[in-house]
Amino acid sequence: MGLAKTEIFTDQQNQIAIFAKAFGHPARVAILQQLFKMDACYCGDLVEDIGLAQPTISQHLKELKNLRLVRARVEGTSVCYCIEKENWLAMKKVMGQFLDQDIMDNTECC
Amino acid sequence: MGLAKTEIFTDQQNQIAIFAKAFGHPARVAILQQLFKMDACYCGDLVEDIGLAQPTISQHLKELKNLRLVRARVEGTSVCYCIEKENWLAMKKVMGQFLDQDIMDNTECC
DNA sequence: AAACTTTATTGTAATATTGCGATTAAATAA
DNA sequence: TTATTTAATCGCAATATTACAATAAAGTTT
Repeated sequence: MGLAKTEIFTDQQNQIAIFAKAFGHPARVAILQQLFKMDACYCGDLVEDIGLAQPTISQHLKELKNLRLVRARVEGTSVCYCIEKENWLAMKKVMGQFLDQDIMDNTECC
Repeated sequence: MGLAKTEIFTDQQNQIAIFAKAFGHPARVAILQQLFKMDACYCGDLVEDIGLAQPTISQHLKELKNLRLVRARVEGTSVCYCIEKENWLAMKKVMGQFLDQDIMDNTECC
């Protein structure tokens, strides 16, 4: 149905999936990398750097903003975007619990 | 178009997005957690534990298998699934380079 | 005010994803 | 051989995602 049955999963599992989904498109990966790399993080710069249309970049930025991975500051007619670092760290904690399962694990099944 | 323009991104960016997309559904998160936790990793057990229909679980397993995060071993009429640990580690390296950008970063933009 | 700049929003087309019933495939048991 | 068991595949319906042209919104410049 195109609709995930989130109600049968734990909050943690849904959290992980929500963050992972945000990174599941190369444009959003590129935006975040650019925001980490540069301090010239105007929307227009991102449009130029990445090479997708302005509405497309705006849409991707909106998703990242909704997840609070990114913050926007209006500056005249421009908008300056940057990483919201506290939430980036919180996200890393959640993802780390998932990705580092192997450290806890010592079973040998197949 | 529902189709990502992968050709304008780097291989690394696309790799990150491909792995992240695999974790972008709570069922796949749950499957991987279960495989780490248990050694009873038969497909039927996963169907019971997770509570989605058998074809749905099979489909999610297929995606994880295609990414080589999971391996299948046929055992009679059953199929035993488990984490493919070398590739899990390789995935972690790729994702780590992305998630740990903040460590390298010291800009203060907004 | 009028023109301009920059970004967000709207609307839409194309494609992808999710979920599952029905069926098939393949091995085992009777 | 004929059930039976287990999992994969097919086909479909519902929903989500991606991309962008057109437009709106909001500030700036002239």
